[in-house]
Amino acid sequence: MPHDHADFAPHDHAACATEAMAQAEDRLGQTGQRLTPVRRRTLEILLESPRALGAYEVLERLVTDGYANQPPVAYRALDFLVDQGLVHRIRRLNAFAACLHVGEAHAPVFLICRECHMVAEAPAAGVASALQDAARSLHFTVERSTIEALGLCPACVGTAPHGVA
Amino acid sequence: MPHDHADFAPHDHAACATEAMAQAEDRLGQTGQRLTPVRRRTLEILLESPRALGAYEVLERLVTDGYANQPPVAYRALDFLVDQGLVHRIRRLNAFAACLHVGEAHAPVFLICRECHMVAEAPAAGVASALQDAARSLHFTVERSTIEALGLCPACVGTAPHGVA
DNA sequence: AATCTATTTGTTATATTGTAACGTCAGGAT
DNA sequence: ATCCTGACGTTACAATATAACAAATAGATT
Repeated sequence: MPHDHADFAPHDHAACATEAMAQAEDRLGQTGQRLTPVRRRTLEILLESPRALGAYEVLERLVTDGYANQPPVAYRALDFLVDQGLVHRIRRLNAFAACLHVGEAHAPVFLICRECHMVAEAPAAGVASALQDAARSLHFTVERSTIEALGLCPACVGTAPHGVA
Repeated sequence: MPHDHADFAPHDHAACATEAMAQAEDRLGQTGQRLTPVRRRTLEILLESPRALGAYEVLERLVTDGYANQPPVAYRALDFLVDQGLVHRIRRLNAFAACLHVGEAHAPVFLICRECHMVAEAPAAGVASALQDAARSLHFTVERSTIEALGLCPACVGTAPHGVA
């Protein structure tokens, strides 16, 4: 099963998830943060998923692993992972996706297909620096940014009607 | 009362609101869309506000004008105005702000101060084009984008502790 | 090992944000 | 006059997110 956060071309999902998990452990080890079982499982769930998942979707899956069916279970793990830069929150979808570029410069751009709902995490150096420039001209200090584009992925651009949802 | 969508420097609020309203009418006249009383009032409310407002905050104000206290009243007007490009939705805040640059090329950048919660609508040509470039390299067609930065505005950058909320 | 402390988790309850669905009404076209 | 469309009123509910506090646990300290 391919997944699609990195770009719209399928790639080796298992390898990529394994590597992301290893990077996560690395990163947490350095800062002294703990990758507890719920947190680890939450990250796995996101890595396994072909699409971004809502908090309640993550929760459903955690429940099948024996965790309580209570929103804070999912939200706490997700918030932690987001804080650590291991997971991204995709606001347009009220959803979360594992970060596939842990450690790289972080102001990722998300490309969201309105037809098939795939999400790609695109390289964004240029966008981030343009944003910095725009902010600097107003003397604004950027700490975090959310950059999301809604549109059509290569697969859907031919088949979809136009107009935006 | 200054407001702050345009940038962090205060400016003539009333004049700016009046002009924005005139632009809105223009624009709607051209496309045959109707600026009904609720819609007009909703836009006014946002133009009058010094900060972005949540849908339920807009609703509260509409209620004092005699409208029913029902979410769809606000959401319908807001969704309409967003579709017309007269209002922007700020996802990080689950809030809405009147557009102050109606008609200009539209992929506005929002700078959100985490201390004082002011929101500035910044010029964004560079950011938008960088985003287009990034998307094009993945053969993705951008239809709409959300570009938001969280950080500190000039007034708060000196006084605020660091760390992100 | 026992204790202390800070972090994490379990749990209950509730707040906030957003929609579906359906009937009614007003305005313009035929 | 009738029909049609888009807007509005209204009820109900769905989906998303957080507050608050008690219990447990890990790691540090003695």
